[in-house]
Amino acid sequence: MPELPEVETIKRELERTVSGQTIKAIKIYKPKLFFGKPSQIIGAKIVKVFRRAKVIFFYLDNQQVIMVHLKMTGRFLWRPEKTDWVKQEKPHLVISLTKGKLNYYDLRQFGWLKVVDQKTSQIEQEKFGPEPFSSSFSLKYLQNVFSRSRRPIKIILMDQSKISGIGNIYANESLFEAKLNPLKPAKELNNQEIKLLKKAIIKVLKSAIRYQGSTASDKHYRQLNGNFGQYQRHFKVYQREGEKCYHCGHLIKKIKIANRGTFFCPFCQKL
DNA sequence: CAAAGAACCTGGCGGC
DNA sequence: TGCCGCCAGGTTCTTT
Repeated sequence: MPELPEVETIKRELERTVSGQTIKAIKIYKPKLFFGKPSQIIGAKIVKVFRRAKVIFFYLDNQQVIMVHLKMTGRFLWRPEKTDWVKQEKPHLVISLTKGKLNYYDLRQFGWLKVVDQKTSQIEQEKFGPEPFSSSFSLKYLQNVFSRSRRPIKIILMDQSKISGIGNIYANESLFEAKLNPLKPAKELNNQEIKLLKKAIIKVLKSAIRYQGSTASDKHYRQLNGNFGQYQRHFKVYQREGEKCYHCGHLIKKIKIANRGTFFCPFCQKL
């Protein structure tokens, strides 16, 4: 489910709604999703919500940090104490706060929440490659990273140790935007192509954030209030197999790369 | 050591 | 209708 734009959207909403509140209780209905002890967080106040790559960090005033990875189908829903009933699946975990409940639900149960100290959280963050909106996401950095691998560029884009936050949707969309074939070996990109790709990634991710992320056809991703994202309306290749390329009219093709569905225009994105 | 493949789960969909 | 295999916004462990 969530890649950088979806996680960033949720992070911003969390920062707005739960920041400043105190954790009153936690109910864990699916123990394997939670690493830590309730006693580490009960009574603590959330002072800041942060995102790095696809991970959300809740910084608490007791020097502990709750790290959350939504993986494919993890979802947060905020339930203020006094509002209308909103239909929802039975949550797998509920964090009771001062002004309401933060429900976590994860159909496939790949996601997790874990309590760590600040040092550990720092170490975990350092394992990720540059954030696409940071200055360390430079042409020089990308030239260096790409030059070290013959693997398809799409695989490198999705490698979180090399670049943070890009998953299957935005790898496909960014490569289309840059007119690059997803199978092209990373080290074969020239400087001009790398420049275009860098620009494409930033453009696509920014745009997706503006539309509050993508709720693709299986509709797993939701915003904190349960609403869909809207960027799926702007997909140019993802899940458009057999449809016409908006640019040239050729039919969008689907192949597999590293067992992930890969969509591209065979005319605009020649090898 | 790099790269491919399996594993972790549940549910929806198309094909027979 | 029913069963089967395939597919899904991700990582991580195991095998080649």
